[in-house]
Amino acid sequence: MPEPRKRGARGPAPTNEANLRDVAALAGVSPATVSRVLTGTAGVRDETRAKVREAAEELGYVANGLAQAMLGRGRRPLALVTPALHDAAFSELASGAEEVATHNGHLFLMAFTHGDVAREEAIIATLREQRAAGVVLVHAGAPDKEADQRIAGYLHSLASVNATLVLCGHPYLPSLPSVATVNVDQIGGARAAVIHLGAKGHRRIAFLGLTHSSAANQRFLGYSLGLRDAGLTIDSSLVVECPDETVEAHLAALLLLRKPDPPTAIVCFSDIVAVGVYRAARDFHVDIPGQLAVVGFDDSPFAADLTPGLTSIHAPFYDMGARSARLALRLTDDDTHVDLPTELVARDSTG
Amino acid sequence: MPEPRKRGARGPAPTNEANLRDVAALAGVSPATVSRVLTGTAGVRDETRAKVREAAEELGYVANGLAQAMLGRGRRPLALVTPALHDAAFSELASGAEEVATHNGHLFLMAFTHGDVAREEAIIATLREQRAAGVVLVHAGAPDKEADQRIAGYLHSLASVNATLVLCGHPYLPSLPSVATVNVDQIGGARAAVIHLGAKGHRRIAFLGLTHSSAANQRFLGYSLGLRDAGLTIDSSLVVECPDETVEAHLAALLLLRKPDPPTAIVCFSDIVAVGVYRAARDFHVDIPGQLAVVGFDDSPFAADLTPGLTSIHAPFYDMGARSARLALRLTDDDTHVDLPTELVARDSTG
DNA sequence: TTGTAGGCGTTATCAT
DNA sequence: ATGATAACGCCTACAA
Repeated sequence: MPEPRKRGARGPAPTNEANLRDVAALAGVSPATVSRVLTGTAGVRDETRAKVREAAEELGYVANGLAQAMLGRGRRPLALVTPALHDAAFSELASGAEEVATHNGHLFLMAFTHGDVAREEAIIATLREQRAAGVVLVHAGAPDKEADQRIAGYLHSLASVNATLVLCGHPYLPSLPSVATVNVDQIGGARAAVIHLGAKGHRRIAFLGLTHSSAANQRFLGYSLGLRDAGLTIDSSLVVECPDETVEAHLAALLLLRKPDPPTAIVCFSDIVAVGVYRAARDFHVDIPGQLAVVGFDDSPFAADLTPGLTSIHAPFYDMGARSARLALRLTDDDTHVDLPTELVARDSTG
Repeated sequence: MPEPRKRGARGPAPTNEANLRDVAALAGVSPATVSRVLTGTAGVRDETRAKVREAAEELGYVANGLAQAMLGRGRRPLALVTPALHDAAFSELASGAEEVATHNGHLFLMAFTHGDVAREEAIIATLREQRAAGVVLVHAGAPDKEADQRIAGYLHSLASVNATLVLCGHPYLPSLPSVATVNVDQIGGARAAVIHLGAKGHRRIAFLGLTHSSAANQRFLGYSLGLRDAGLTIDSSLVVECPDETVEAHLAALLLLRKPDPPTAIVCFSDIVAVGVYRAARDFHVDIPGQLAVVGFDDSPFAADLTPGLTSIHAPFYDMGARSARLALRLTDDDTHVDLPTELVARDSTG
């Protein structure tokens, strides 16, 4: 008579890895005791403890973190969602976030949107399913109604699985006061750049780079305010938009320098853009800073080593990442709307 | 008569999030049916399907990815373990790995060792518990017996939970033929650098930078081979070790240039080191390339924009990350020992 | 100090 | 086409 098919042959196939029960069987104790030994809960007799340890060792037992996570035990991961990593600033930001996550026993997830909204949404959905503890979103899109609504959607959907959303590099969002924001004072930085140039006597100060992303909006606003401070007005012919890439910035800068009445100074969206300006200046044998002053943004590691050294706005990106992570993981009660200071680092490109 | 305490009041507190049963209850069907609708398995009547969808929507139901993962369903994450992110090369590598992971529906985990062995071990242990699908390890330590044993240990422990280990930036490991390795031809790159310099008539060619990491070993070996190719021999006074940081490289380069019989060319471990050499040359008013030729490694984005443009060894780091990820996720049957080509990019720093 | 017995949320099998 | 149910690996309230 064939043995009747084991009654409980349903559900998923069992894995081949050793589990708690296997360890218990080998040690001759109950699974509960093994659990107690491994988690360090309650009192277990030393002798028993040793037996269990030995059995676990022998079987090469590894606790299944997924099962633990499902029980609410185990730490949920922190996720950083960012356009890309093509910039030293993002790397530092990521480093800061990773440090906080790892140091507190969380896994660190990373995902790139490449500026694609659909991708961003897909990522958030996945993170929701995976029950991330928190999401740090470096949102780079244009800050319009639509974007605000999208963010509101993220906030809701993440909240529904008890995950925190932190907006990084984004200014305080009046329409969404409950979203934590961590930013650096990009407005103040760009403003300081213009004031710095104004003090050197420049009156035709251009702005080159992105103008329609969240960061760009702030930097452009700072530029405008700085002009006002310096007693100047915006000349729209001196505001040129280009992507945040050296090659494109180079082309745009050529146009700017070829104008009949070219600027004597350029405030760049980023150091990457500033490098494009350097290239254009070299093409036309325009002397920096003699005929053209240049200010970058981000104070990349290489800024000091360009010729001439690039004046740039330094911002604490590592800190920004770290503080975002702390907020996302609810490790802090600090203000949920952080604005870190930026600082102008004057070098030779502004004389 | 007080209702008897619910029998099954044990275990963890129930969560407040809607689960499959809630959806089933609201839709008036069984949990199994809900599962079928959501996973798209088997046939479900359109009417029922609609009811379920509606109920799920209304409750804001989000599948619990952890529970799915526990059943062997759902995709396990890919992890990149790397010393840090302080270098454009690592960022590219990470981008490549992330792209492959995300594109194939895997989460992308990242963790930094900061060159600390204990941390590396802790990270691997965690990844094991979390049942990562694969681990791409950028191992930066010295390649000695001890390191090989550590890696063997990782391989075993990861294999025990069915996870793949891929060594990235590491040459083929004869003692561990079963570990997949993805590398760029660092030896050939450094060798080409020396040959390039030799062809320009240089005979006193120094090496500056790390010499005891995995990458350094290869680059130094390439340097040695290149000298031989050029009919030269190693002068140990021209081999100076320093960390992979511009500040330290600057100091080390000063020593090198102050020698009574200084080198006429320096092969640097990295572009970061090369920048240190530039600084030292400026300090001493040594002309590059007139009095000193310099070659970097990695071909960082800024290399072309230094003055003079820095000759450097270009390596396909994005590709390296992507291929590592593919191997780690077992998406490919390609050779498990990949060696990608490098290329010398000649600029003004070598005349 | 240790064992017993659910139950976390999901999916697969069997039965209807 | 749908429902009932066991099972994944773990943890903990309760009983002994």
